[in-house]
Amino acid sequence: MTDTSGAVVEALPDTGSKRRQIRPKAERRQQLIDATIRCIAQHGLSAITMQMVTREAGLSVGIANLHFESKDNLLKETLRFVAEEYHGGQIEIMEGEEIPDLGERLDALLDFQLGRGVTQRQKMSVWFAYYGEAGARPVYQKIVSTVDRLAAQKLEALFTDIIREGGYQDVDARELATGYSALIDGLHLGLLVTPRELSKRRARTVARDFLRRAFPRHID
Amino acid sequence: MTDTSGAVVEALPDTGSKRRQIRPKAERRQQLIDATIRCIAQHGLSAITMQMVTREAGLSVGIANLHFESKDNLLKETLRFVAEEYHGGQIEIMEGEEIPDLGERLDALLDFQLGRGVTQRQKMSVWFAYYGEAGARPVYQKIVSTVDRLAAQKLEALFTDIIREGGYQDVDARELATGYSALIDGLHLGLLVTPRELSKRRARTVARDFLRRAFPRHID
DNA sequence: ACCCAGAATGAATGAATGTTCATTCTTCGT
DNA sequence: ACGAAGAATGAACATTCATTCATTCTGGGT
Repeated sequence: MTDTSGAVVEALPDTGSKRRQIRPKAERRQQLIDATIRCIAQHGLSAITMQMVTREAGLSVGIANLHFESKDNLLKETLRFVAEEYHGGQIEIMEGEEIPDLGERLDALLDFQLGRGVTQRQKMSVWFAYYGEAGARPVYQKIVSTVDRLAAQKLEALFTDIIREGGYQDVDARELATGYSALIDGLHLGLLVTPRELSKRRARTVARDFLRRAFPRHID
Repeated sequence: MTDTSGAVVEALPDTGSKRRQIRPKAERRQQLIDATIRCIAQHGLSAITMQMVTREAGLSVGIANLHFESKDNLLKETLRFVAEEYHGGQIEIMEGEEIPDLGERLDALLDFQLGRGVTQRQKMSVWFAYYGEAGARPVYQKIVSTVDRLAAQKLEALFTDIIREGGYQDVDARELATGYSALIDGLHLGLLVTPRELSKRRARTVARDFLRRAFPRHID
């Protein structure tokens, strides 16, 4: 506990160090948002406290109200961050010209949506924690639908391109996009709530088969 | 406020009446569970209080701890009720011999899953409120997966029958059942979080098209 | 008509939580 | 070296909530 040496302090972001550090506002905000994400994933949205979050961030209780004006606001900003990160990642892949082949682009999207490790599970927890409250809190609905609408448009555009390229008949891009998005959301739920019944591997297969049934000449 | 007449009191289940009524334990339990559902739908799981629930039920605060031993337990029992009601309804349709035609049975299932009115929206809210906490609370996971597993098996069995009857090739019942369940969950989420973007009508169309792509000779 | 088992009540209690702010401490420009 | 701007701290405060339990009330059985 004693800090006898002048050794590197605060080298690791979270380990408890004694020395008080002054950092720019933006950095502290992110630090608190990250801590909030970890806390929600571990304890749930309804059990979260400011003490919990600030301790997780390795900071004092007062700082949360310094950078965010209230707990409510911290939670709101955390949702905004997660939503933008998730949907932003998708959009980047969908409109990215780095992958010219449309079938490969679809695969990259799927990788992003169902891939990753433990981190992804944390994000999923947060995601659904807010979804659960969304029915009662219009603010959450608004934050999610804003980014959601844009991602849905991009997905529809990608599907339209694929339909044109493949000459698929009897397939409506908008409707298929709705279905695909819902399927991914549902698979995330399954991975979160019943991980025993649904492996990440199987979730990928299910999603891939959905796409293959619609775009057989682009997948597999 | 004054109860001057000896008029019918407690005729309506919820309207505020003065007179104290003694009712069997089972009835009070259900009354409290129903009130909990309405409260969660309206205020969210993290904002719920015992005062809120008991007032909604038209009872005193002490009674919740009389019939359920704690708030935690009331919430647990409420989840169990919703889960059993939802999955039980599905199972009844799936294994019901009242509808001999398998295609029609699928349609009935779809009606149950995406039909109904305001009540259904209330149940959805509750459903996802718990899902949101499930990542952090193994108890919730356990309650859901117990009933979920049975429903999944029944769905797989129904799909197996349909595949046999229709002679469909290249379709795996288990995988398709996973996909369909996830799709329905995802559509529920969409209806809850972004009702503006996804109408109930469109959700039905999307789900129906998923089934039609797999079982063209049974749907439409 | 009366009684009592136990259902129902709600004021009281203690624990927990969000927020504040007087004070302390860092850092950076001069 | 120094001073000021403002970042960080955490004890204190007011509030809110779950839970308890002494008391009241009800209805069925006798």
